[in-house]
Amino acid sequence: MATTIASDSGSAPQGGSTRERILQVALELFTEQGYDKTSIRDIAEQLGVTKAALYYHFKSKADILLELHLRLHGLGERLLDALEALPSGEARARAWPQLLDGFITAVDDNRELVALHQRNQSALEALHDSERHRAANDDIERQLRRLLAGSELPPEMRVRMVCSLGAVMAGLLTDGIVDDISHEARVALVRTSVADMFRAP
Amino acid sequence: MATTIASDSGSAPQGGSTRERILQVALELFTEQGYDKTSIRDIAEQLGVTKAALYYHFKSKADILLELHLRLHGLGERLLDALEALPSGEARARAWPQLLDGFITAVDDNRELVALHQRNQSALEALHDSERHRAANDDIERQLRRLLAGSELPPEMRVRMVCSLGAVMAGLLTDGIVDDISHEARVALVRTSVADMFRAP
DNA sequence: GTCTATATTTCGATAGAC
DNA sequence: GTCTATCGAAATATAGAC
Repeated sequence: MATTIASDSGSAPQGGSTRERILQVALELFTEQGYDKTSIRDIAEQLGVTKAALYYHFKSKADILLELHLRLHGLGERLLDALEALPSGEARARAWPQLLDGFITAVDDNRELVALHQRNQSALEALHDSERHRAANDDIERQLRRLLAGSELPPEMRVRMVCSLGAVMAGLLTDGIVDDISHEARVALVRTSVADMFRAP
Repeated sequence: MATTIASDSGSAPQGGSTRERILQVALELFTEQGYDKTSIRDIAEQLGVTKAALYYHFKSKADILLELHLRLHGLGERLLDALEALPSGEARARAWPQLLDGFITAVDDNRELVALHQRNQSALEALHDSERHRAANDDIERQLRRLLAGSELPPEMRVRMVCSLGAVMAGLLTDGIVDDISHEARVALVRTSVADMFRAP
């Protein structure tokens, strides 16, 4: 299963089907310039085709964003399933560091998609309100909130959990501050940093 | 100095000058619906005036966003000044938890503005590219990156710093998970959570 | 300062030929 | 599957009266 998108990083990517190349270019431009400031025309020109060609592969601009969104969706679902599988609040609290570790790996493996999400929060929320998306797919964030809020976990633990998620995002996606070490070393440092939030006192 | 904006939370706020009321409504709508999906007309109607009236007070839609951005700008500047005032990398590392504490207070005091920033990252970056903004005001994030990257701080410390900033954002801005305690208690929990990232082993 | 127009542009989307 | 040509909608911004 290929949740990640091959990153040729060329100006006019030739690998894969046209549909896949559209998604690849869209991912780049949506992340760089933002979804709203990227026109269908921008994508088409970067790809060397016309707008009309895009509408053969996708029925709307929002559909392109939706497709990219769904590819990331499985990431959160796996974390949720693992969390939900644990019965009691106590077990959930104990298992969290391990789940977080898997989350770090997943985010790191899908950095481009996560960055797209991070930089286009409002555009993605607008999708949820208008598209059929809600019917079939339960919103991932709402689900996580219900799970954490509904747990018998003490508030102190829930705050730590939320903070740790934000820490992972910042640690893995913020560029320009720790470029003097290898990427693997950086990921490892993120792991230990967030793990320390759940150390015994 | 009023960096925060009075939040009447009414449908048609009457407090303050028209210019201030515009900013207040814009802040709400930009955060709720996103900057790009909020039209000048939306703001005007919510305010009970016409579009043309807005153009008397602001020369463009982007100018409204810019004004809101500048109000948050001072927040990061204060953290930067405090960080820059410390000479050596060692002193900077030791002082970080205290600086972080001030950062938490500042973010909490300006939650609405920070949320606006968080949800409209791409729109704000587009501002930087086009407006005069760059000339007068050095970009706050770039400055922070240079300070941290240029420091003699070890990478392990820099990663922790970046992670802690993300943790604060998530802990203070994510709603729906810890609503069963007072806001003050929640802020206190965020403080201890991130502080634990800088505990001695 | 606020209003009623209106100018101008850009974008998303479609029709139909090839 | 891709093209040319075009439609229609919506948004920003301006002109000028009050």
